[in-house]
Amino acid sequence: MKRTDTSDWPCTIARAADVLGDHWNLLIIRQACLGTRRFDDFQTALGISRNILTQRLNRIVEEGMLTRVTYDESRQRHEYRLTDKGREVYPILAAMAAWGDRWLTGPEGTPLILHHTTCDHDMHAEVVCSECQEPLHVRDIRATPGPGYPSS
Amino acid sequence: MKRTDTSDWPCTIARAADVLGDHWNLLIIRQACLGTRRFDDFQTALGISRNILTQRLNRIVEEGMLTRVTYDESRQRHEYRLTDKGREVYPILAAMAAWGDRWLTGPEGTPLILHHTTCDHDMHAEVVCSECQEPLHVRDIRATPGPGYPSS
DNA sequence: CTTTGGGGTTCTATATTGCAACTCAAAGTC
DNA sequence: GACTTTGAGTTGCAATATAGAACCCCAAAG
Repeated sequence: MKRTDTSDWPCTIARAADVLGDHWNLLIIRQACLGTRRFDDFQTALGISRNILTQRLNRIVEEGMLTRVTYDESRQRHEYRLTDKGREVYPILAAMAAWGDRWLTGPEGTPLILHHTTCDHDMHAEVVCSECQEPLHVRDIRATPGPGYPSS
Repeated sequence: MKRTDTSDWPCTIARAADVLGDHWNLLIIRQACLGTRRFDDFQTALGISRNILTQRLNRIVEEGMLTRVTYDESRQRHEYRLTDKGREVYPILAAMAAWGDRWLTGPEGTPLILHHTTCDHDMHAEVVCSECQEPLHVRDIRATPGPGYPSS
């Protein structure tokens, strides 16, 4: 059966999950953030099969997170570049990496160290409140219907 | 074909994506964050079919993000409660919600407003550097192999 | 003694994956 | 000029996953 489409639910998490709730999509965007741009490079880096990669790239391009840029007119070669929308997925990935480091790594430690060039420190991502800058916890949040909540 | 298992890749994003890169898992955890605890409540809130819900709950319990707590000995009734590991997924969801609000909502605006009770403001999540507290951008990050990177 | 609620399992028909092998065109190589 | 590479996909299956219903078990309530 077709996987349920949650892209129009009155919940931004559900909508985001519709695109990002697919491990290949996440990994393709991660890879793009690391600088990968070509079909074959994605394929070898991720070990994904080519037909699935084609599907996913098309979906991600459709969603406007990557753009196809032709770099060789005559042979119709193109590369995939992150758009702003795609680039802004990075914080989510960074938050996932921080969570993964905390809960999914053994005693051997992180496989990847992230270095923030602007402040020149090794770091991890932290998710904070936009207003008071304090780290977020579930119990401090109340969700209420906003303007975009369906009236029906 | 079986979906590729990325839980042992030398990349925390891939590992996290293995569990979180599934829209049902994400939505179940979101729902748990909103206070849902029982099978039927998850089922009606999400409209997920019961067999899939069973599978997913088992997986999430196995992963240690929810625990099964018996609340009625005699009838073997139990509820699903978030563990710390599960609770800490919330920041990721909040980051996804912030991204979704920015890129996936039309002119009607957010369906859900988040209110931070500790500072009493409506807010959205922001992902910042743990060291300098500045918002994160892909281009400011360098990733280098850490202690847990396989030597081979 | 039938109903209701909670929490699942089983059955079945589609969909989605993944792998491998094939295509097609230009470019390099002998 | 024939042969191999490279890039970027398609196509054809077989193995799984998904969704939706229908079904099951058990205890308490009416």
